[in-house]
Amino acid sequence: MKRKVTLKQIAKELDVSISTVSKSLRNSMEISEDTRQKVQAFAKLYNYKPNNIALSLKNKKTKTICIIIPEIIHHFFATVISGVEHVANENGYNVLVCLSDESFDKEVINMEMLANGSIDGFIMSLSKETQLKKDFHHITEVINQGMPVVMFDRITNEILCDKVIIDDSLAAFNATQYFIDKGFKKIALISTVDYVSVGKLRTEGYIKALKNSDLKVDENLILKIEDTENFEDSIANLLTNNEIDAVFAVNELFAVTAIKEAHKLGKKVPDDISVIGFTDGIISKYSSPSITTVSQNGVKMGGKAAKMLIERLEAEEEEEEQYRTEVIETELVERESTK
Amino acid sequence: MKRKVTLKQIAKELDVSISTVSKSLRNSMEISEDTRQKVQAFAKLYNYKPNNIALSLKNKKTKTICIIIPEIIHHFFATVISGVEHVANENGYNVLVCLSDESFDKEVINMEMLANGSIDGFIMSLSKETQLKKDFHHITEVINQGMPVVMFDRITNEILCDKVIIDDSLAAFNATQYFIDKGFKKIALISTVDYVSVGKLRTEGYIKALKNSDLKVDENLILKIEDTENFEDSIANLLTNNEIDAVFAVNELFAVTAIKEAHKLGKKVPDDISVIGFTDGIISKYSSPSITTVSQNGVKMGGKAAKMLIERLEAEEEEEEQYRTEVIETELVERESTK
DNA sequence: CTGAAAGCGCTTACAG
DNA sequence: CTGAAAGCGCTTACAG
Repeated sequence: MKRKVTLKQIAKELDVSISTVSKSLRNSMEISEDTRQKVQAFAKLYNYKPNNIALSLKNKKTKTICIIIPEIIHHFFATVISGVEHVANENGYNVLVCLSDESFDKEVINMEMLANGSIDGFIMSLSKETQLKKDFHHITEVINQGMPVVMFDRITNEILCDKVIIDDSLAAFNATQYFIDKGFKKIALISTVDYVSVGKLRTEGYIKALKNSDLKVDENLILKIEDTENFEDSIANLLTNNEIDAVFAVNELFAVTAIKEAHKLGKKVPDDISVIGFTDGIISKYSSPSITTVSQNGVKMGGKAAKMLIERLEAEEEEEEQYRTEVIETELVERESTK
Repeated sequence: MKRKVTLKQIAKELDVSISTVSKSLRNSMEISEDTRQKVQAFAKLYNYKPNNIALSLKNKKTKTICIIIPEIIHHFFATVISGVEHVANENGYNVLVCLSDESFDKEVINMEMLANGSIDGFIMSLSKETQLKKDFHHITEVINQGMPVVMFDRITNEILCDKVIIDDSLAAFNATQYFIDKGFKKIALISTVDYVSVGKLRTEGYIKALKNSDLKVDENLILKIEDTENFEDSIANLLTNNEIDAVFAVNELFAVTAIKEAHKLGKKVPDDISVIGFTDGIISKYSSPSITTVSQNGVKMGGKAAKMLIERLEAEEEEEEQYRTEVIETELVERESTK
């Protein structure tokens, strides 16, 4: 086992100073052609690579960014990571992935642990618990220390920073309008509880569309799901107890479950009930019938977030404090679950 | 904006030496109760946190491990990351995620870039291209430098290191046997090309099961898919040109596509054709009919891999060179696509 | 053209 | 009980 070779060792072997080796390897004009050649050849032979940690300490930057997400198993978040990765790599950055597991504490611990020099900046989507508590001190603190943060998807207006979002309300409005245009009157909504920012916004869009067309907003047709497990029964109830033409669900899981429950009740999708979901993931694509959905391009969101973060990192120190919010367009992908 | 406070600054403020501050914060008995109290109070007030990079340089370890995977969008790999994350976090490690995108070059670049002090060890699953080229020099090199590597899922026997796998051949054997026990004779296989290690092993298990029951191995019933796009037609052909009772697919995507194509051809699953997939992911669970599948617990595999890596990192330096290969059990999860 | 020195932020063996 | 010094691996302004 040959340990990593350092400048010091090379210097010793070649009987020159460490400075000379360092400068030679960086091709400094200060050093004679001759010495440079010699040092470079030797370094190559021993496969010298500078120690990243030493460089980080010296330069006060690590070329590493961290993305904190609630869950990696959600297809959407996986696509975001993918987008972040690619843009980061193109720019010579590495990506540290942290999972908050929807827990406030884990989010705080992760941020505090990494804010001490380990990384250059954060990209994050808030955990449910954080959104519920509305406690964002950990984020403010990091920003105050001069470390840039870019939020995406699950954001808060209480923090000033760069953000990447979709227009959740508008997307929901459009999906609902799509149903209205088809002549449906009994349009149900399956959403999350209101403290989840995107759930709330999507609910607003749905209501706005109904009102806009002078349709009655029937509270019985609005289901807000708290628990991510065992929500099948709630959905079955919704479908059983109401005459429903169409269902708009704020995520894939709710959409596919609505279809399954409808089938169990002997209702056909899309013949008896049309269904639109949210997030164009793997489920929407491969379920039978495949699901019409609001596509939310995670790769693009992640890429954009990474780009914004890196731009800020590489901007001339403390330039303007102009924070931007980028809105990624969504579109309705029509598949088999609507007609 | 208040910048991070350092030992130096605290020392200056309190008019003591840096050593005294450092020792006080580490609660060294060398320092008087009095001074310790004072320093600790001050540090707390200014929210001092030691700089991780400086510690890494000093300690020659970063408490960061890297996982290199071909693709994050595959549900299986996302679950592995999740498993790695949790075990790593419990042990105070962070996780850097790198994507090879199935490319040999990206795999090499990532490893070389990180092997210089940035991380303490690797967990990896080979890219397709690496498996095809059979060039593992980048991995050997890293191991020779004394950096531990744990391989999982897509591994190679040409590298000596810790490994976490499932018994792909046995799992495929069992799945095939399940069909045989039901009395099916015309059992098709949808696999990947042979250079993908797990595809090959699963194919072997399938063949073994057939031979074991004196069933003819019909090459026409074995489809090996190279391209991950546009394989629908190949599957449709397979189903059209042969009388098939059952299909064993080596991944979810092939399984769900087989079902879709069967339906298009007017064949019902499971009434006309039974289907078993591989990897118990989101597709298998939510497709209609839901898919009977060989479950391959990614969370467990990732957790195990992380555990092995961390144990090696924390073992008394160069202990025994005893490499272990852990086999994670699989099971057949019965759902609606078989009868 | 080459090298000694200082410094990034920390720890720790050693002196006093 | 406190502090100066050396060191982790590197870079760079400065001297010679």
